Amino acid sequence: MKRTKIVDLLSSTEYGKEVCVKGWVRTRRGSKAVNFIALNDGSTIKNIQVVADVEKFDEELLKQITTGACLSVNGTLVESEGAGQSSEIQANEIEVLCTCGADYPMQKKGQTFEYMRQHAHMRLRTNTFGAVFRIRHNMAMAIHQYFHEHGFFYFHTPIITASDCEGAGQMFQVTTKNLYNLKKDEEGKIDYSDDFFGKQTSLTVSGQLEGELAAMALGKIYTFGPTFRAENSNTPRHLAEFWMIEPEVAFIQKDELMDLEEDFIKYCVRWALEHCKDDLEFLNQFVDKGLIARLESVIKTDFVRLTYTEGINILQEAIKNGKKFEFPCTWGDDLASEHERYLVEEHFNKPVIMSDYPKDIKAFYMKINEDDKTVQGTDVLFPQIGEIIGGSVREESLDKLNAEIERRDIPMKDMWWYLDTRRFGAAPHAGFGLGFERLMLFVTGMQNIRDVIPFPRTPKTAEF
RNA sequence: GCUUCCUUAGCUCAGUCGGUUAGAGCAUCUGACUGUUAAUCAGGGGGUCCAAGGUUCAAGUCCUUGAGGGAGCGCCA
Repeated sequence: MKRTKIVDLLSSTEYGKEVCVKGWVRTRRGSKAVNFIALNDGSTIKNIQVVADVEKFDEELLKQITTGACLSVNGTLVESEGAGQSSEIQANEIEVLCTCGADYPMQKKGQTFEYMRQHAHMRLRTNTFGAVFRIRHNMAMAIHQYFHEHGFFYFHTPIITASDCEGAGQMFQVTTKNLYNLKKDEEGKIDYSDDFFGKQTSLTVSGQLEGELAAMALGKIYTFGPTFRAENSNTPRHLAEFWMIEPEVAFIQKDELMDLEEDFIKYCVRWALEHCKDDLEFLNQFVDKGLIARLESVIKTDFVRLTYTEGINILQEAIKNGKKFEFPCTWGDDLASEHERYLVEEHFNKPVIMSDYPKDIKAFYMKINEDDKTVQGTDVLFPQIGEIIGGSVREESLDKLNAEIERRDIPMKDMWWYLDTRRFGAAPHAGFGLGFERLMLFVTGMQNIRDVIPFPRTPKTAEF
């Protein structure tokens, strides 16, 4: 008999129909006459209850049905006599496809996220991680759908690269060389001429620069792929391998960029509320009691738009009124997370898009304002998460870009192709980068970024 | 990278001021129970107290070093 998914059975009212379900046991409750098996197949967070009359089944078979075991059940879909569910399956045949011993690491209650992280290959079977990864899939779909609907083309930028973008971070090197016997030149520097690519290469830290090339041809593009940072960041918001979304758009200005950032995030959050109701309700109950209310409030409120200078003024006013910060904040300093948190969580209590930062704390490619002091960066700051989006209008003038590269002493010898965009038909353009897992943190209410990616890579950890 | 906290049964934890044989709930095993909802009830088994060294008559408890993990900060997405 063909298997029916549990998500479909639970919405069916074809009582009396013979069905086949396959899945993993969550719990079995026994009594003298009847056993109740909660079965889950991952198609939904909800289980289906399988009812097994004790007289119909061998005792040894029923004993094998422990938490985690894999079953195939043929039975009749019936209206439930119990209170907890409307329908259930009266079992006629039960086959144990694979038993699951008592040393199964996922038990039916009370494990910490730290414990489950060490068993990441099995944590996928829990309610929480099932919910998280169904939502992760849905967010990926929402992202593609949003950009597709709005005329963006999905553009694939390389994973292996010979440029280091904005110096965005430490990079993982890619080589086929024998690391125990490196060929070096007269100055003792490594000679890459006999390496696979004939030059030093690394895993990408951003697809933005290639994305800009594409925007200069296709108009509106986005990237969505893995990104790597070799920084020794030990926090609940950083990964060495994460997924980033980077749209890049020709012919837009700062206000339109901020509109795009806000509209895009709201679309994703709305998608989650519409498509992941059961999973969100579970997370709202067991992980973060304020989750659904927070998601609903984000799609209803207009994000605050303020400049860096206005933000500094608010912070200095707060200090004048007795607010204490660990770090100073005078004009020109980068904001520490305590400052961002004050603005987003205390002063405004809603998402903030901050723009026009001092040029020295931002990347070389950002468009310089007429004051020659600030650049058109537009970062979206979220409660709990901090910076969820980093965006900017790009400097399209070759002269200004070159001046900035020179001023910062940035090595551009492998980046001639990037500068060519400014030589041949340059267009005003803008874009942003969004860390996919940061979006996941916000949408799921999870606290640690290692729990919203299936197999996290962090310093000293590359298990599974 | 800096600061700080944690590590006791398969899991979640308690363990007082350093003092007898290290405890509980869940899981597992045995039994009871006529439909349960993380079922319930009775009973049994289960410990290298993270590792090494030290202080002490006596260390799960105090000290040193190390390993693993969490949180805060920095860097950032």
